Formats: sequence, structure tokens, C-alpha cells
Amino acid sequence: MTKAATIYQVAQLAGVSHQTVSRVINQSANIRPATRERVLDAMAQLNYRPNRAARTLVTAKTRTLGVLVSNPGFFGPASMLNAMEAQARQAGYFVVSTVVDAADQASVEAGVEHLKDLGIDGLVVIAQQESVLAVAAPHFGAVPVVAVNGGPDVQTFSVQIDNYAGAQLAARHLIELGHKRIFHVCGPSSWHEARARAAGYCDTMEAAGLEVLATVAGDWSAKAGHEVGSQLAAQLAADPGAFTAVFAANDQLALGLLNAFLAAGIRVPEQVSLVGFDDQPEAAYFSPGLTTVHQDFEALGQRAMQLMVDELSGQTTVEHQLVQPVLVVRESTAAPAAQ
Amino acid sequence: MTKAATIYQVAQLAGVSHQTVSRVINQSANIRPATRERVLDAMAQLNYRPNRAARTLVTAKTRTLGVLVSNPGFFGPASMLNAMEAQARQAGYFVVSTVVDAADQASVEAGVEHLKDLGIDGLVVIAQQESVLAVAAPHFGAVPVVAVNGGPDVQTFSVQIDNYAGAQLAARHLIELGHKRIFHVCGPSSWHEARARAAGYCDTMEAAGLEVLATVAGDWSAKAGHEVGSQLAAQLAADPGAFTAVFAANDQLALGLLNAFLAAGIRVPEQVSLVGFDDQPEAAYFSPGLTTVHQDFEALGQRAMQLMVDELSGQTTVEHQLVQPVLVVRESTAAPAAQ
DNA sequence: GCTCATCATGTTACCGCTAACATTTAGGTA
DNA sequence: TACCTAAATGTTAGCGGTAACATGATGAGC
Repeated sequence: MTKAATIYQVAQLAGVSHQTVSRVINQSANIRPATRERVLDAMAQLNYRPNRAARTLVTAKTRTLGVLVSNPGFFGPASMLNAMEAQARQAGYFVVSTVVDAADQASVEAGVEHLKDLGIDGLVVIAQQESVLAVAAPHFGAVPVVAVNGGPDVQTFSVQIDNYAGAQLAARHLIELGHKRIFHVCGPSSWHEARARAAGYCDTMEAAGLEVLATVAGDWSAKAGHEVGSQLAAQLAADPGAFTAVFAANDQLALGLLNAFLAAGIRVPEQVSLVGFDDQPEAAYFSPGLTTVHQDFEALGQRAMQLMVDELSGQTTVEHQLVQPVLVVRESTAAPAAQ
Repeated sequence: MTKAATIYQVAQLAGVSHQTVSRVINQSANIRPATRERVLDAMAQLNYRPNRAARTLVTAKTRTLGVLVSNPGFFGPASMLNAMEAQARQAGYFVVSTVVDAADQASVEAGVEHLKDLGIDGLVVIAQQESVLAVAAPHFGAVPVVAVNGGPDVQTFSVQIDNYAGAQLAARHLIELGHKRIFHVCGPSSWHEARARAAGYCDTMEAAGLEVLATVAGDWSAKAGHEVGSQLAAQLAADPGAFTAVFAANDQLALGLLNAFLAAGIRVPEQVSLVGFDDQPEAAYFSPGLTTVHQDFEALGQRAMQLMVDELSGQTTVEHQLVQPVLVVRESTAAPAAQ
């Protein structure tokens, strides 16, 4: 394979003009079937592939989509990314994802510059922290933007999990089990998801006439969960009635909490019930298996990309999709011990 | 912003020819500093960005690198991917990653086709399963390929963790604690990593004159670990001296094992010691904290990409890098109970 | 059988850039 | 000062496609 074949070589071999070849490539109508066949044959024979650069140069469309992600180490973003890639590929687009540190505006700017240099037809922002969307969106004048988990008031097309409803599910589950003192370990407040979950929890508690008991973790990690867990354990040691259940804003925090509780001799769920959020695959194998709120990350990524593709092919009315989470009950929750 | 500025507009504004602008862009020598300044000014004024498609069309270089990944949901591949993206971006390259199912040749072919359509300057294969590399590499005639974790006998540039040494570390640790009957739960044997770890375990056991006790898990998941763990627990119930320690081929398997053991009333590490592999961030917060073999995935990804960049800029002698893992001792291992 | 609309195909120009060669300018030497 | 070389800049062509227009072939209607 010395040099890739061009449209002209195909044309010559098929005995037609290069434009006819171009028409075949672009599935234009008005081509005699016999001609199309001949061209197709020639293309196959020469193992022809359209030159993307040449095409892009003249059409000004790159068929490349950019994705800005901020926390790709976590299960959720990673799953979404994969789903997006698959969906985009199927629709004939290429995906370039760029990792940015949402807390660092310079990093976001750098990611944006990178994608601008690339020249993208559309941008998907996994915007759990509004800062990313806010910084990125203005840079892309005319290119469509889809926000994933970007919070309630995004201007663009968006897809998100109903975090509020998910938190309600978790809180109600605990309340129905008979818990009265339910603690919520929130994610960092710069995250939409954290705020929405906290709101769902708070509203549910208030509606039930129960006291809101919450603390904010440093980040979403098991480490942060462990730190909060140690404090909570101490609190429980000082006052055994301080709380009987904890709702963690994600599974990793729950893992850290679990670890701290067990280390302090607090049994789950006998003394304290625990609920997480995400349902990452490992959650079922925590000990005890974690009751948690299941998110369908793949569906989320897929829908986001589908929305983008639709938008690129002409849909113009801004759409906001909300995906409903589901409560998965396992062994980490039980009725509170009789007083 | 109506239409992106071209080299001609910059040239006109700066009062030079378009070629001079091109020279400034490409950092050619032989440009008077004053001229360069004027051009740079004009570029800034017009917010000029080179058109990648035009450039690619004439140079036949896309400055895009493809990455083929097979298990991106896991912590390791995800971390590597991020590190690669960052490293490549820094070197002025774009990265397109494509997820394939290593077990499905058609899926690998499809991924390869996608990257060929894109037109990449280099390919990185995260090739824990040799099948991926074997299928992919032949497709890319002249483009450089770097294999990550591709096993011992890859023809291309490669970077990998010394899985064999890591397994030795784990086995020796258990032997030094006084364990004699040490079980190894292997990963699926189609994976290099699984085979290398198993080999490290076997050789160490044999060298110590101990019996090799191994079983193969269905995949790398906590679920598979749980299944194996249930069997092992039953075995231990039947014969309390069957084994006193287990070395799992990764942390997720270890989590599943742990869950099965605890469910069966087997205490870790009092009755059975447990060692994992990977040191994913959660491992420290399992209960008990998992003793495991730490891999530096970021370094791995970074080095792989660096190798690729070096290769693209002219280095030609094939290089194989081996990264050394480190044992991290936590609470899941202890001396065996006195008989 | 002739005219005209329609379908099928061909021709030309150009997208924005770099390579190759051409030309001008500056600087050093006889 | 004239001349030559090297440095700085300009000119032309072409990368591989698509768009727009031009032209040739085909069939319907009278």
C-alpha cells in the first residue's frame, strides 16, 4: 500500500468523471444503477477511502465532536464517555474527549482551546460543575452544545439524571423503614448533583416532619467518606441516638463511611443503615451489599449523544431530558433497632 | 465571529505574502524579527487559527493519534487513557479513543475501521488481550504502533507493568508472613496480565517448595470474585486447612472474595489473608483495608504516549519499557492463626 | 418525427494551506 | 563601486474533495 487512492483514480478505473464518484460517495440520487455499481467496484478494488481532510476543507464540517469531562476517574463519567463514543461512531462521528480540572479555570480554558484547534462540529460538556459549562460554552459561537448533568437552568440542550427524585427515593426508603434521624453526607457543593441530591433529601425530611442532619464531604472519594465517617462515629459514640441512618451522596463516600463505621465497631445495618447513590458495579459486593440509587450512565451518555446528532441534523427546539433513577435495596439498610 | 480568518487575511493585514505567514506559523528560520512581530500581531488581531483540514490535506499528517481500549470501565484503562490524553495534548496531538470488545473480532475490526477512516498518525493499543493487538496492528501499514501491557513478545514499541514481579511481591509477602497454603484466583487466561501474574505466583510458590493452588475467575469483576469466593468458602468449611491466604489477580476480584468470605463467616485476615492487585483508590477503604500491589497507571499511560511521540519524531529503535509495581501492605494480611 | 423537460454525467473553480521554485534585498568582499 | 552570496520574501501549483454550472442523453407529449 504505497499511497491512498484518490477519487480520480477511482474515476479513471470506473471510466467516469471524478464528480460521478463523488456523487456515489455522497449517495446522491440520479445515478444510473449500473454506473454506481461500476464505481463501487472500482472503489473496492482500489481500497478507496475518502480523504477526510479534503472533505473537511471544502465542507467546513469535521464530523468530530468534542467532549469536555472533569472527573473521568469515576465510574459514572467513564461509562458515559464510552456510551457516547459508541453512539457517535454509529452516527458517523468521531469523538475527542478532553479532561479538564473543573476547579481550575486555566485548565478548562486549555481544554477548550484544544478543541477549538481541532475544529469540532459539536460540544458535549459533562458539566457536573457549572463552572465548566460556563467557561466553555461562550467560546463556541455557533457550534451546538449539549450539557450532561448540567443542572436545572442550562440554556443548551441537556440530559440529566433526576438527582432530586433519586435522593427522595433514598430518603423515603429510610423513613419507611422507621428511621427518624437520618444523616446526609453531601458531595461538594460546587456540583449540581450534590446540590440536587441534598435538596431532594432536605425536602423529603421536612415533608415528613423530620430534622435535617447534613454534612458536606471534601470530595466524592472513599477517602473523604472515611473522614466524615470517623467524625460521625465519634458523634454516635458521644450520643447513641444521634442518628440511625446515613444517606451518602455517592457509593464511594458510602464505602468510606462503611469502613469508618466498621472500624469504630458500629454495625451496618444493625446500628446504622446506609444508602449510597450511583450503584456502581462494586456496590453489590460491599459488605454488607449497599442499598443505593441506580443511575443508568450508559443511557445518559447515549441520549446525550443522540441529542447532539439530532441537533446537528437540524433539530432546533431546545430539549431537556430527565432520566429517572431507581432505588436498589440490598443489605445495608434495615429497620432501626428498637429503642 | 462570522467566518474564521485565513492566512491570506493575516497576510494582507500584516502587509506580507501569505507564505510569510505560513513561515511564521511553522516557526521557520529566516524571518526578520520585525516581520514576525507584525504577522503575530495580525494573527492575534484577527484571532487567527490555522485550518487543520487544509494543513492535513497538504502534509498528509493528521496530528491525531488513535487509542484502542478494551475495558475502559475499569480503573486502570480509564486512568491510562486520561494520562495519555494529557500527554498527547501537551505534545500537540489529538487523541481519539475507541472502545472495542476484545472478545469479539468484529468489534475490533469495526474500531480499526473507524480509526482508519479518521486517518491517524499513530496507534496506541491497550492490549491486555493479545487478540486486540493481533487483529489491529496489521491494518496499519506504516503508522507506528505502541502496545501497552501487550505481553512479552510484542514486535512494536511497548510499555508494560512488570506483572510477574508484582505477583512475586504478593506471594512472597504471604510466604514471609508464614502462610503455606496460598490460593491464587487468576484473571481470565486470555489476558496477558492474568497469565503473567499467575506465572509470578506459581514460580514463587515452587521456589519456596509450596503447593500451587489456583483457580480461574470468569472475568475481572467483583461479581466473579464473589462466585469464586463462595466456592472457596465452601471448600474451607469442608477442610479448615485447605488454605490460609488468597492472592486475587485484581482488587475487584478481591472485593468479591472478601464479600463472600464475610458472608460465610470467614474473618479476614484472622482466618484468611487476602491480597489484591492494582491498588485502585477504593482498596484502602475496603474492610479490612486491602493489601495489594500498586500499579502506577498514570505513569504507564504517560510513558506510552511519550514513546509514541518519540517514535513519530524519528526514533526508530524499538523500545520496551517495564514499570515496576510496589506492594502496599494494609490490614487484609496477617500471619496465619497458630494451628 | 420533433420539441422540450428531465435525468445523468462532465467541467471548472475553489476550500486554506505548504512545497518548490523565483525573486528581491541586505551584507560582505574585491 | 561593482559583484557575489546568503537571507528574506514572493509566486505558482497542487493536495483531494464538493459546489455550481454546463452539457449530453433519454423519454413524454403533440
